[in-house]
Amino acid sequence: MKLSFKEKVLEAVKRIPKGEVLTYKEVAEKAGSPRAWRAVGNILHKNKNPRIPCHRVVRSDGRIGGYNKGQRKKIKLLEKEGIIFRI
DNA sequence: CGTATGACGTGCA
DNA sequence: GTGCACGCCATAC
Repeated sequence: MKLSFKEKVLEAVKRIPKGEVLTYKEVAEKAGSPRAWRAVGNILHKNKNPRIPCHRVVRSDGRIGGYNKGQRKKIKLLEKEGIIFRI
């Protein structure tokens, strides 16, 4: 079963423990292509799987990044986990 | 198959 | 410290 880069990214995000966050670069590296963080954002944006805690993926700049359901929702979710980001 | 897109990252002014 | 522009990879159409 060959997991495409997209599948690997989703799997990596699913592996993120509660209260922990990874950067798009980290996820891309776990997916097997440390230079494909660009595609990671694309995949998550087109991600239709609500089981993926994509809200635990943030930018490397220290910003929160974006979210399908609204950046505001992502901030709230992370805040509930005890993680405060720089808006 | 080729083009355009994307929730980014880094560098420079 | 902030803002702008370029570059990068994979996916979707």
